[in-house]
Amino acid sequence: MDQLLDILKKNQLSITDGRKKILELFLNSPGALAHADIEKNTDASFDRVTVYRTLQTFVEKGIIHNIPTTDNSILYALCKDNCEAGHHHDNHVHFICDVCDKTICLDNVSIPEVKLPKGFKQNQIDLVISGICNECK
Amino acid sequence: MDQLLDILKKNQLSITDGRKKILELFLNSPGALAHADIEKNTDASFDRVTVYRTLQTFVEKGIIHNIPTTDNSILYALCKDNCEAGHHHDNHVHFICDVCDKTICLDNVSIPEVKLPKGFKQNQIDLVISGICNECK
DNA sequence: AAGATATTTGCAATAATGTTGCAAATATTA
DNA sequence: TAATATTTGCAACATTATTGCAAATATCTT
Repeated sequence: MDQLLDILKKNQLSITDGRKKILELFLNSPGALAHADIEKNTDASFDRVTVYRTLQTFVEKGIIHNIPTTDNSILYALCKDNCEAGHHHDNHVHFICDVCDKTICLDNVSIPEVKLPKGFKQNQIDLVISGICNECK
Repeated sequence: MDQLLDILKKNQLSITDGRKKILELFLNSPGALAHADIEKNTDASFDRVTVYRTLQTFVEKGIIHNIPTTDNSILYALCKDNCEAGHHHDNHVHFICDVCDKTICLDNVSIPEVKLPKGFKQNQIDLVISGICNECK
């Protein structure tokens, strides 16, 4: 609970019920969350628009980051430590389980360096692996 | 043109104008295409629904695969050679240019192996890098 | 080559998802 | 506690995706 307020204060965000509740969800979730998950887990006690705006704010502040997906959904997950506002540098692998459909941040697995052909300049890198997670097998 | 019909026949698909046109787009494109790109490049001569269904069919047959993105778009790209129906194993890096917004398959850049924590089993792997491409810089 | 059969397409309706402006409600500041 | 700034929820709208069904088109059979 302390951690919650800490994060919000550090990022100069007003403390509101919505932000507290949504951030709490992320802190308690082992994997990534979609907009729909959040609406479900808050019993629709917040307006859709509020959820959208909260997520957007969190991304801008570097509290959460979004994860690439192959369908048209957007997944968000908590940033570990060193993301500053506007500057994400998550460097870990994301894992999507084909069975339970959860997305997990493998914080300990870092993305290897890749040599690009000349002329290409790298900015962001995302590595997504799908398969079977440690709980489903 | 031959190649076109070949691909469709090999996959036991009826030869229709829509499928020919859309497949042709992929064959002539250096990178990936979004649904919107396809509608634009066909002058809306096909119904949105037809485009959706054609893309879906192509994915199912292993003719194209989709590429993970961090926004809520779906990108499709041609599978090289060895994708069978229902079994994609593209192993190359995808590059999205922040300037021209094009997605390019870097067929020559392969994805390095990644060691997953125990209990995790890898199926598909996707590496997406964004930055500036060789034409924009 | 022409009819019979199977597949695909386009339309219409519907659902799901995301965005914007603005007034009311809530949080922060002094 | 009042003044100010921020956030929320509503309503309306925009975009994107899905489904059923009849008409159109492709394939198969003879």
